[in-house]
This record gives sequence, C-alpha cells and structure tokens, in this order.
Amino acid sequence: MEYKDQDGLTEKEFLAQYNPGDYARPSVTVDMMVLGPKKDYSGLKILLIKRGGHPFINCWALPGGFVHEDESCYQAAGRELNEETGLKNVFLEQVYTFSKPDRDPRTRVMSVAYMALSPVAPPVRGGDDAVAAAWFDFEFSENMIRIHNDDIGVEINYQLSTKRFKNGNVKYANLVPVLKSKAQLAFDHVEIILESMIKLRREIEYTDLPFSMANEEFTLPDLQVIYELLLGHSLYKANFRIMVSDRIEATGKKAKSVVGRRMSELYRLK
Amino acid sequence: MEYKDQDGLTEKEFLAQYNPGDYARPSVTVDMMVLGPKKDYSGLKILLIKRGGHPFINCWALPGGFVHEDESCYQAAGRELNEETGLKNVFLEQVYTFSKPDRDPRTRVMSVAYMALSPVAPPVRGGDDAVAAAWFDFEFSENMIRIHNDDIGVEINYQLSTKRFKNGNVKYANLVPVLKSKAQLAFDHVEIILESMIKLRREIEYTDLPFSMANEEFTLPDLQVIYELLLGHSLYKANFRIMVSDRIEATGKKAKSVVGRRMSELYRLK
DNA sequence: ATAATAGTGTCTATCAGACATTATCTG
DNA sequence: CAGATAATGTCTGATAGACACTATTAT
Repeated sequence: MEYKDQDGLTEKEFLAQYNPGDYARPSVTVDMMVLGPKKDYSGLKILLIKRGGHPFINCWALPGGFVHEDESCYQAAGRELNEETGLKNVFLEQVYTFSKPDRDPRTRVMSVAYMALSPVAPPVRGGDDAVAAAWFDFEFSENMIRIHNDDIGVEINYQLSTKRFKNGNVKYANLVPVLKSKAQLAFDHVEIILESMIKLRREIEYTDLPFSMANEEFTLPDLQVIYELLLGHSLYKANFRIMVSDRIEATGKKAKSVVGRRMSELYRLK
Repeated sequence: MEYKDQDGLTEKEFLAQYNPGDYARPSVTVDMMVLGPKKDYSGLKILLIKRGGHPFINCWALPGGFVHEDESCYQAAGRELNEETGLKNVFLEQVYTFSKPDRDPRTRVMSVAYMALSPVAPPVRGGDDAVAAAWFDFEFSENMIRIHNDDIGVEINYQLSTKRFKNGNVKYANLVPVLKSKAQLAFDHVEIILESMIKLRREIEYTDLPFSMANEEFTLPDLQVIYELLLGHSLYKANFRIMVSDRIEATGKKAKSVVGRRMSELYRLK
C-alpha cells in the first residue's frame, strides 16, 4: 500500500527531496551526575569538571558534552563517562531534559540529564590541565547540598527551601536551591543534581539501584551503608536484611572486615 | 572578579564573538499523551492526530510539534495542547526524551515526551481536514494497548511482552510493544504512551495526579472511578475513602447522581 | 575472656485488603 | 417500603519500625 501525499510523492520520493529547512535547531548536550562511594564507604563522591573557557570560566561543572549525530543521548552519556573516567557498564539513567531558552548564555542549548552510579571513584585527570576533573565530597540532606574538596580548597553550598506550586489541579512541594557559598556550580547544574537525587531516592524504593554502587560480591554491612548513604538516613540492621533477603544469594565466601572482629559473608545479587 | 580566558577575552567579549559553529544540531519536538475521561466515566480517551504528509502518511500520531526558539519544552507542550484542544492549565508533565538517531526517517529529530491529563475531552477538529484530530477509546492493560474509534472505524492494537535487561548491576523487567493490528501509530509513539502510562501509574502512589482528571468539585464515587481507570484495577470503596480522606474537604453541596437514588456529596481538593 | 562487629529473633503499631452493615434517596 | 446507590464499620494478615539478643572472630 503505497500512499502518495498532496504533491503526488511516495514516501521514498518525499524523503529523497526532504530538506530540514530553517527551523531554529538547539544544540543538545548530555550532563551527568556521577556518584561513587569513598573507599571506606564513609560518604559519597561526585565527579566535577573545571571549566577552562567562558561562560562560567573556572567554575566547576557536571561532566557532559554534545550529542553526536549518529548516537542516542544514552550512548553519548556512556561515551562521555567512559572518556572521563574509564568506567563502563555502570548504572546510567536518564533523569530530565532541561530546556529553558536562556539556560546557556552562548546559544540555545538543551541538556538531557543523566545519573550514573559507580562502585568505585576511579582516578581522573588532575588539577593542572585546562580541563581538570576531580571527585568532590558530596552531602545531600533535606535542606542542603554540600560539595567540597579539601585537597584543592573548594567548597560549594546550596541551601534547599521548599516551594509549593501547582500543575493542573495537582499540588506539589518542590525544593529550590539557593547559593550559600562563594563558589558555585556552572549553568543550572545544581538543578540537575537536585532532580537526580530526588529521582534516585524514589527509585530505591522499587528497584535494585543501590546494588550498582556495590561490588560484584559484597557484604551486607557494606550494602547497608550504601543504602544509608543514598537514602540519607540510617536503617535498622535486621529490617534491612529482611528487605534485601529475597534479592541476594550467598557466595559461600567470607570477607575480612576492615576493622571489626567477626568476618562478614559475601553475597551477590540474584 | 572578571576572569579572562586563554584568548584574553572577558565573558562579555567572548559571548559577543561566539559562533555556535557547525556542530550537527538535531530538531527537537514535543509529543504528548493527552488523556481525558469519557463523559460517563466509563473509560479513558486519548487524543490523536492524523498525519497528512510523509512519513507515516495517513497514520495516527500523538499531538506535538517543534519547540520554538524562545520557549522551553514545557511551554511548547502547553502551546501545542492549547492550539489543538483549547485546554489550558491542565496537568502537564515531562516523561522522557527519545533520541535514537533513526527514530524519524527525515532527519535527526529528538522528541521530549509529555503527558497531559484533562478533566474533559473537548471537541477537536473533525475528520475532514488535512490534519484531523480525534479522541480514541484507550485501554491499557498488563499485556495490551488498545486504541480505537468506532465512529471512523480505526483500531490499533499492541501486545505487551515482558523483557528483562540490565543497567549496571541493576536488573529491570520492561514492557515491549508488538503491533497486532493493521493500523499502527506513527514513529515511536507507542513507546511514548508506554513510558507515560508506567510513570503515571507510579506517580499515582505518591501524588494527587488523578485529581487533575476530576472537576473542581467532585463526588467520591466519581473520583474513585478515575483512580480505577488510571490504575487499571478496581478498589474497595471504604479503603479508597480512607486513602483520600486527608486530601479532600467537603463543600457542603450535594450532586445528583446520574442513575442512582442516594445523592453523593461534593468535595474539593484541599 | 574481652571487645568489637556480624547476624538473628521477636514485639508492636500501622495499614492495605477484604467484606459487612447502615444510611439516604426516588418512585 | 422496595430498589438502588452512598457512606461507614470492622476484621485480618502483612509489614515497617524498633529493640534485644546470640554468634563469631582477633588479641
């Protein structure tokens, strides 16, 4: 069944003569919130890139880059992440697309935001290059986003206040970040972190997401700490174990605990 | 503090000479799943547009259009929805951004998908125009998407099968649509419907989303039916009322029930 | 044995699910 | 009052939260 359009063209003929025309097209980038645990699981780290050019020159920004012509946004995010950290096959999920016309002062740039969770925070390009990358300590609480790196003496703080708004008949309570430090994140990248963390915490309820920050084989004390870091509050050990019990299987092996006396058992995700 | 870049330019100077360059930029559209209730609340309706040109000529598609240079995607979606239906101030939420390079045979087109919920399904442009719009009966079950309009004799069916996949360490079960009817939806619009419905049902758990399909003042039997339509399963009356009790307030008025005897009371969202 | 962490047992308040009953309206 | 729908009452099993206890290891 070969339909012709009002010009008498078949689909093949139409596509052959098609011209995308002069619609104003935006640039599209991907930007990523990349989280990894500290080595001793005492906190979370977030990966940032120091901007070497205008705008937001010398500001720290989320890693990201332009989406190439022959790749999807997911592929672009995976490629950028790999270029920056060498990481592959980590959890990577689309969060939200940011599209306010003035979000980039250069030209119209939309950003498709992703979040990535890694079991490790591998070394990245040092602080001397034009495009330096570094892992920052990351704290996210009900009323605060704190990002700091004591080695290079950078501290970035945003206070979170609750704001109510309406969408149709539905009422929401949303968090709004307010800069509280001298240093700031580039562009609207705080918003990306905010949206990502909200989505992340919600998805922990019904997915195996925290497992993506654990090693292939993990101890339950470690897994619990990861849950606690991501959720932002502590859990009862017994309840936690019941909660994850049907998703894990014992390996039979034991891990030497770092400081404790009794050795904990190793598990893997079913 | 006025930083200069490696060319010795201030930010102002840099922006004045900035040239977006020859990065390949995609076209960006918004596409919407617009749902409204049937007048008697016996089911859901979905708004579709008949395509008048290639590609997918004569196929039915989700309403949408190009994002203009001076508007956000949210604004573009609101504008398109208003142009198509006259609706304003309805629930409208971003769902997902679809970006596979070959999803549109013409050229690179990314689509930022939205979902909209309306308390009514207002009349739309009839079936004679080049770009006809129509409301279709919409059924979404665990293993089926059925979209049909008996007036114009169109039936579109997709079977849903479960497929497992992995993201980092996290395992997911996802639904994959398979066309089962002669007619089909244009582009990847089934995927948009699928993602939207999954997100919608999830968000019902922790938002007031179904209220956006009810009128300003509503009866609890009606609100319960809306919940049941969106969730796809029936609820116990007593339990439902307990669940919504702290989010509603009585107006003091009563509504004449359509077929019943006892009049039900009118409520509004707190 | 002691100290420190790993792992298990169990009580309780809450709540979703299920079903039963009472209330109100029309003819 | 009969029939139909609106609204409320109440039982039960599952479960999240909380706390207490036992087990295993190194020194």
